[in-house]
Amino acid sequence: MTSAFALSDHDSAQLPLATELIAVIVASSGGAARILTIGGGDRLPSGPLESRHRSLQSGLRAWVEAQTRHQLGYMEQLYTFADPDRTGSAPNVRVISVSYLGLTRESQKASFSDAGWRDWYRYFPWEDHRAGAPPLIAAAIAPRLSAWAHGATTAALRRERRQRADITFGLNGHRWNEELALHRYELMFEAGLVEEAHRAGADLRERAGLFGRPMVHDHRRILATGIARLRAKIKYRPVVFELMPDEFTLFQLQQTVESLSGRLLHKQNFRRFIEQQQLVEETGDIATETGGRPAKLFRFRREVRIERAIGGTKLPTPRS
Amino acid sequence: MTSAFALSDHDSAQLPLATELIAVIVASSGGAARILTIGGGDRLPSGPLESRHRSLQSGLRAWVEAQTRHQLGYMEQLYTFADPDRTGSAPNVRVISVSYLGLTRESQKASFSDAGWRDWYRYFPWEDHRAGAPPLIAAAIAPRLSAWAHGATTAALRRERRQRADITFGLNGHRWNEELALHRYELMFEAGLVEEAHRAGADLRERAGLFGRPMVHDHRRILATGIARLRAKIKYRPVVFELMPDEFTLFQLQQTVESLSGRLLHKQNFRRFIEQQQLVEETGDIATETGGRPAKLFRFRREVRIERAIGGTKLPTPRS
DNA sequence: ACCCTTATGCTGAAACTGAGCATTTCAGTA
DNA sequence: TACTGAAATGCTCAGTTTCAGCATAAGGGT
Repeated sequence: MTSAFALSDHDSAQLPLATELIAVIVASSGGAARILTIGGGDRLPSGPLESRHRSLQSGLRAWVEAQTRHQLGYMEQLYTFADPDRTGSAPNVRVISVSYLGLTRESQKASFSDAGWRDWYRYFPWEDHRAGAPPLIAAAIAPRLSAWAHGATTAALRRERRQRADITFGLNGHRWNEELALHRYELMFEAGLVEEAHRAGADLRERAGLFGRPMVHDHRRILATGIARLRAKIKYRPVVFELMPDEFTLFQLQQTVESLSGRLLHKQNFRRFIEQQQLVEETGDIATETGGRPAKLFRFRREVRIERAIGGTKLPTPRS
Repeated sequence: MTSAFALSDHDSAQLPLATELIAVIVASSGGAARILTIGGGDRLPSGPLESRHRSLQSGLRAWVEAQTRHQLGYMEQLYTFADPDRTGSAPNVRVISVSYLGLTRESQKASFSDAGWRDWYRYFPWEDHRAGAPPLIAAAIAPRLSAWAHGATTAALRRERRQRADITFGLNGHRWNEELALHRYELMFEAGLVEEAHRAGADLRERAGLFGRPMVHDHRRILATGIARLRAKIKYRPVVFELMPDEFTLFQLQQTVESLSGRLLHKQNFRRFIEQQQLVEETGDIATETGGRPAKLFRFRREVRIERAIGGTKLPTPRS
C-alpha cells in the first residue's frame, strides 16, 4: 500500500490528464423543450479547459459561444466523470469531464455552423407523457425489459431487475415518476436497448432510432442527467424564470413547465400554485392571440428572485 | 470548429493539470454528527487521482483508507472546483478538485495517524439549533452582517445584503432553514467573518474560533456543501440508513436525523412518518437502557432499499 | 406506593391537494 | 345581432397530510 503522503513524488503515479467541459443547454419554445447541439444533433457543445479560462463555468461559456454563437445565462454544475474508458480518446490519458446544465431563451436565430436546437424528446421518446404514456413503452420497452429481467442468472437478480423496470417506467401498478429520467436511461443501457450500449463491439444492435436518437460518447447519458435534474429542480426552485420571455401568460408558463416535465398539469391548480408563490405580477397588458378569452400578461417579480433563489417551492399535481 | 478532443494539439492552450479528490465523511453517534478529518482536525481527507485508480470514487476510497484506515460505504459526488487560486499550490498548475460526500458508521475505533472524528458544529457553531437558535447569531453574527450590509456602496446592494442575511439566518421574521448551510457560510465569508476570508493577506482577522474553527484552503466550504446537501437529501431519500447500526430504537433514529439537520423534531410525528414510509420493521427485541419505558428495536427493511433508493420521501416538521 | 422518564397511541384543527363545475370574454360565423 | 367555440378565470369540496397536543403505558429508582 502506498503511504498516504508519498503522493506527488511518485512519478509512477502521475497521470496524463485532460479535461472536457460539456454543456446541456435547455430552452423551451412553443411547448417544446429543446437542447442545443452541434454535429448535426449528435453531440453536446463541449471543449477542454484552457489556461485562458478563469473557471470551469467561464470555460464552458467560451466553448458554447464558440461552437454555437449562443450566450448563456443561468448555469449549474451537473456531474463530473473520469472513467478510464469513458471516451474514445487516447487510452493513456485520463479525461475528466465536467458537465453543466444551462437554461436560456433560444434567442439567437437558430444556428451557427452545425449547431442547432433539437427537441429533447427525440433522444428520449419514452419521456414525453403529455399525451399519455407513449405506446412505445408498452409495445417495445416493457417486453424487452421483461425479457432482460428474465434472462438474469439468479432469482434475486431477476427480481431486482423486474422491480427496477416497474418502478422507473411506472409498470405494474407503479406510478410514472418523471424525475427518474436518468434511471430509465441507465436501465435501457444495461438492458442493451439503446445504441450506445453496443458501441464497444456487439452484435445485437437495435434498430437506430426506435429507442431514441443516439449521441456521441456518453452525451445522451449526460443529457438524461440534465433532464432528471431539471425536472426535479423545477418543483422547488423557480428556474423556469430563465426560460421565459419578459412577458408571458400563465398558460405559456404552464406549457413550458409541461414541456420540461413531460406531463400535463391541472390548469386551475397550476394557477393557484403560481399565485400563492407570488412569483409573478400582472403587467397590465393582455395577450390577444390566445384563440379564446384574452389572457393577462405577467412578468416575474424582481423582488422575489433573491428570496426564491434561496428558498423553496413545490409544483402541483398532474392533470388528466 | 474544433472537436472536443482536438485540443491536445494546441500547445499554447495546454494547461498543466492536477487533480484533487476531497472527502466529506459523515457519521453520527450519540446524537452528534461527526466528520472524518486529518491534520488534527483542520483538513478533510484528500489526495490526487492516480493511474491505479479506476474511477474518481475508487480513488477517493483509496485515499481515505490510506489516510484514516477507514472503509467507506455510501458515497455521492458533491461538487467540482477549478478556480485558479483555489489552493495554495503551484501557481502554474490548474487544480481540479472533486469532492464527495460519504456516509458511514464511525466503526473503526477512532484514529490512525492524525485522523479523527470531529463534531461538525465545531466548524459551524451557528448551525446547531437543537437547543434553539444559538446566542452567537443574535450576539455576534447578526450585528456584523448588519454592519456589513450597511457598508455597501449602493442602496440596492445594501438591500440585497440585508435580505440575504435575513433569509439565510432566519432574521427579522424569516424562518430558519437548515438547508441553507452553504449560503450561510458563503455569506459569512463575503462579510469577512470567517478566518478563511482573510487568508490572502488582510488585517481584520477575526478572533479564531468565535465563528467556528477554520480549515485549510476551502475545506470548510466543502464541508458546508456536504452539510447542506445531506440536510436536503435526508428529507426525500432514506440516507440515514447508512449512519445507523443494525438495530436501533426510533428515538435513536430521530436523534441521528436531528443531529444532522440541527433541529429538533416532533417525536410522535416523526414516528408516524417513519411508519408510513415502511422503512423499518421491529426486530422483536427491546432496548432496556433508555431510562424510561423500554423501546422496541427496529431494523431497516431490506426489501425497501431498492425502491427507496429510487423513489422519494419527506421529513416531518419541527418540534418546539 | 410514588415519582421520574421515555415510549407509544390518539385526536382535532389547519393547511394543502386533486378534481370539477361555473362564469367571463374574446373571435368568428350564421 | 345572436350564437358558438375556445380559453381564461373564479370557486367549491372532499380527501389527505401536517402540526401540535393530550393521554396512557411501562420501565427504574427512592
